[in-house]
Amino acid sequence: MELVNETSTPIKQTNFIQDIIDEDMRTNRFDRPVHTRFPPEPNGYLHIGHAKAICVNFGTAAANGGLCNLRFDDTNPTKEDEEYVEAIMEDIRWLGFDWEDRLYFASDYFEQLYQYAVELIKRGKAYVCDLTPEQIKEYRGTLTEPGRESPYRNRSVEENLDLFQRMRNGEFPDGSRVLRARIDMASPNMNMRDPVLYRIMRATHHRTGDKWCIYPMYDYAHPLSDAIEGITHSLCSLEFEDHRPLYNWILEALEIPYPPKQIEFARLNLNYTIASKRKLRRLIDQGILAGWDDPRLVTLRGLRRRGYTPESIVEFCRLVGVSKTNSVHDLAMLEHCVREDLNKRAQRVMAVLRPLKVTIETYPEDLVEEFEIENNPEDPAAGGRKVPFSRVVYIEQDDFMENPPKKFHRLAPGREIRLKGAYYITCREVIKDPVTGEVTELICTHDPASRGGYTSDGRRVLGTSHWVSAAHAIPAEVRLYDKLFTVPDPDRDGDPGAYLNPESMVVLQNCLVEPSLAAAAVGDRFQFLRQGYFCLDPDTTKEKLVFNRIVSLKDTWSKIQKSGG
RNA sequence: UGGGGAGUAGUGAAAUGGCAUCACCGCAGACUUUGGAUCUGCUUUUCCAGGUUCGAAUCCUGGCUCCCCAGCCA
Repeated sequence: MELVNETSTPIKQTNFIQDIIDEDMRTNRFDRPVHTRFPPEPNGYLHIGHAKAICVNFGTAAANGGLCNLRFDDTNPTKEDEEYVEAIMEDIRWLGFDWEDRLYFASDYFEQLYQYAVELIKRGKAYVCDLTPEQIKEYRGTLTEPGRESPYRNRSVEENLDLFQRMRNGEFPDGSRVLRARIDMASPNMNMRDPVLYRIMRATHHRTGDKWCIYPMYDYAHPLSDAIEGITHSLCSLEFEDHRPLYNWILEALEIPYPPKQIEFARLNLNYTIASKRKLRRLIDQGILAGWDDPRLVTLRGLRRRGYTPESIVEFCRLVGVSKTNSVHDLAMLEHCVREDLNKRAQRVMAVLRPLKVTIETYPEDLVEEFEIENNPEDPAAGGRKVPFSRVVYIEQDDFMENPPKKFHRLAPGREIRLKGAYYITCREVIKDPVTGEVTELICTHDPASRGGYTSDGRRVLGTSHWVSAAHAIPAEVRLYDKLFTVPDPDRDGDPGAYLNPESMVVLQNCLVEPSLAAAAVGDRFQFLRQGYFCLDPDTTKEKLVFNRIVSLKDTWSKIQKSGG
């Protein structure tokens, strides 16, 4: 019998889009099942905001037994590139979505789109306009004043047909003429003031090469691309709300049967981040960011390299919901999602980020014991592993305090704590650098009766520390990532560079990790006990492991410290 | 000041005339061989003013605030 994977079972979410779909299905608005599309322009890398759009489009289709296409909206060759096509497909697959054989390009429809435009002209609904870009702008009017009609608005069908054909033939220079819809220059909706449908632009298209010198505009190509693919619900973001009358006008003017319906929802915004490609590119160019896959970025590539699981991102998108409210979500919610996911799945290991030497003087010099430690207390099936222990170990510098405050639960002079899975140790002597006064080593004793980390006398210890055996530990570099910006709205005055967090990446070179990590592969994720979740970075070499901190564990102690406790 | 949208807890999301609910965040406690996880509890919400109604987040009227639109970008 086949197991049903709950997470892969589409669950119908109640949101306003689903309500509309339910109503459309009830009234037989369409002659076909629900069909959506995700329509990226191949002009950049996908980010967390796109992930929401992907989840909404693929998710809505799946929840209704329908299909979702991947369509590249490539109608502007000056801004688009094949490089992004591949990258975008890779990112969508990584998120876990599958468009099967339904990969489309708006550019595949250029000929059909052209023929539709000819039809529009024949119906008197489009005309060739010779106004310059500046004049078009002038004639368009303003938000409060109506526009004026172009002097070319009433050309004959024959003349328009001839001119449009010659635009296609390349008889006119770039920008000299456009094809415009003949709608209403006095419309209060600027989009309806005879919008441009086609422009002359000699640019090599990444797919059609130099075949065309006229290219359709988004407002014209999109509704028709939807219609050609049989899309029922064309889901897009809020700023296209006042384009909807134009979307519908195009479909009506061409009498498209069962026309697709555009529905707008709020895009995903995250605090402490920026989405502006231009501003991010500047930070990359300045060398502040390592590239589009910098682990501090919320690009899908950045999140992937950081170590985020695709499942946690999809879950995040599910949790934020779908509505029409302009909103900014908490980064903490995203972090919650990846913690929740990794808590269930990530193997636990011990890693000491800032090592402090501990010599256990009562422990035999040449003895090495191996302790079996559980891999994941959340998942007994994950089993355990052997971790070697010896006379000299390293613990975290933060796990020792010479003069501990009341609530400090770890090692201090004279105190006994547990080394996870090994022994209780008691601090007998503190060795300091005679010059700096810095604590360089602790001399401890151990209780042989506490083997494995507990005693039969029921005695309690204050706390448990993680450790690595000096003789067995592997050196590693650990990159501690944090928020890229120090304020929730880094673009508040247009220059996010002014709010960079100087601690967004702290590189620790002298970390020591337990020997089992020698077998780790790039991309593997672990919980470093008591510290957080970490992912092996591609910068790893034979000589050196490099880990990225995905997210810290929730840390009650640091809160106590901050609050002055 | 034209048009299109949106206002529910700190952040988001439900409630479709009938007890304002959920998640995250925050706070407190229990438990803990991770100061993790888990469990328990708590604080904080319907933009405003009228009206309809036995009853309004929801319907009506008026106002306020915020977002988007004047690319041959998408």
